Amino acid sequence: MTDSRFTSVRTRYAPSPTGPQHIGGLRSALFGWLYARRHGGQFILRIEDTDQKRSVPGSIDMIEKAFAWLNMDIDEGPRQGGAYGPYIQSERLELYQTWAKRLVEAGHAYKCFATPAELKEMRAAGRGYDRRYRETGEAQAAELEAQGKPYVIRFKMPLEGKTAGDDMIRGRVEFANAQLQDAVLLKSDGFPTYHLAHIVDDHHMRITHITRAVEWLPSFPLHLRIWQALGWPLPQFAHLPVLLNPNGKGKLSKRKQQFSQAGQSVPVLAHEFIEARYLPEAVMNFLSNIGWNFGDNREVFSMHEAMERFDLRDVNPANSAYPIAKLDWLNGQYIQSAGAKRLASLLKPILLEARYPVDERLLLQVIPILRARLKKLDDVIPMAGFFFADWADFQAPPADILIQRKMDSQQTAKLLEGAIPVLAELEDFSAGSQHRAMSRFAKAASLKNGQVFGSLRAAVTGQRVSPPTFETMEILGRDESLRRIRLALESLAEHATESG
RNA sequence: GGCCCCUUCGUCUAGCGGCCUAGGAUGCCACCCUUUCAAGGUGGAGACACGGGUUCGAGUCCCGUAGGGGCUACCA
Repeated sequence: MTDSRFTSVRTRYAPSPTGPQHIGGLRSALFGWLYARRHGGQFILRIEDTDQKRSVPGSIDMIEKAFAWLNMDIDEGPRQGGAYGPYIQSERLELYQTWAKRLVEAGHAYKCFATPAELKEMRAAGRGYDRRYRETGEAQAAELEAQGKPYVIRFKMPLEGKTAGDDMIRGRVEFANAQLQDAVLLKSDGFPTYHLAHIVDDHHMRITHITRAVEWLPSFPLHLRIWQALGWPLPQFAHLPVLLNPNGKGKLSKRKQQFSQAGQSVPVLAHEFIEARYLPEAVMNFLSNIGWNFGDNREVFSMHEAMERFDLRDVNPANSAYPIAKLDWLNGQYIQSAGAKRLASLLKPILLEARYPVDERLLLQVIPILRARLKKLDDVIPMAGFFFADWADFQAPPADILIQRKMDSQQTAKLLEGAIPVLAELEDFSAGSQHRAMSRFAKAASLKNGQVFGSLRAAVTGQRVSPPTFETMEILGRDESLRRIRLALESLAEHATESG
């Protein structure tokens, strides 16, 4: 067992730069990151771009942007450098070639000259590669090489017996060697495969705990044998469960837009979370609750708190359906507990983008009555956009918004007309004062509070749903509130003419 | 097909042989609060996949079955 007092824990996230950063990868990264932080160790980002065909330009930027947004700090990586770089595999080709060569010299690997056509044939025949070059002598191999025949380097997997390894999450796992193939270590283009590259790098980068998705479990024995052949001390392994689609069917995919909740598509890519304006700390909290739990029946916690108790050994081995509905709830929790200033700075760009000029003092006034009503920051527009639009442009809502339950246009007009002088003569225009006055007014007019308050709400906000009416009027001020009520009266009059 | 991993409320999870007539969260429903919508409060419906063992005792250990996921590339 690794003792953090003596050995610095070093974990890494090693994605392939194949496009936008996926939330599943971020969750795997999160677990490695938390573990490193828990033990005061280092977290490394390494780019595994050994498949040139699949490399997508700009991927590294997207990955780094996602980490920065989530506030997952990276100790060593392509951008921050470090003592064990370079951190991009395509820049370390010589290293892999050296070790592949040594493996061949030591008899643990061999050159294989099988052509793609031959391989295809073997695969079609049922079995995989039949190890036809495993016993080819050095002399013959040299001859083929001299003829310019392309070759790969394959690992000599033991033909019989078993290979067992320990996984921090699932315990001991055992595999029959005969089941494994002689995997390719070095491709004919001189690039290594994942199997060779990650081991060479994890060793040279002093990685102590390899955290990776469960899909690597079947090749775990192969890797164990390669480590052994190289003669390097084994790190610990944790094969992490993966995220499944929300319906539990299949691995969470990038573009399954059919999985939507309440008509909205489910965010899967890092930039989608950013664009949807989720709070990064909510996303981190959300991710850490899948496959791991804080304990004490607590669902809401900071990463700082999580760092104090995270352990890879506590990770649930089962895959999880992507519980995206919980994210909205968590996001709402974080919005509610966010400081007014922070919320203001978060909301401001959203309002500006929607072309509402932002008066910061007004925004700060609105936040207390708005905060609990936001699940997502974007909700500010439909809920409270009217506060920030130019008041001079305010349009009275149509009659059907103004008229409350069990009322008609005439009664509504009468109600609003009657309310105007009461509000106008109020000594104190505070919400409380308005509330008391309007309650008395409703009673005197034999109306329900809801009918009076609702009509006023619609008149003043133009909406059926809004922050509390009187608080809203207090912020708008008496003059503006009364002006809007009069505008509503005009709208009602037009309605009466049209239908009369 | 072969091999590997997994299996508690719809979903995320607690549970590491007796504390479980299975706890929390989310979602859903109801009620309370209430001027709308939220938030908040209270309550409700809702799970140990199945079958065998082991044990005085099993959600917890073992085996099998079923279901799910993955691997089986000169992709990672």
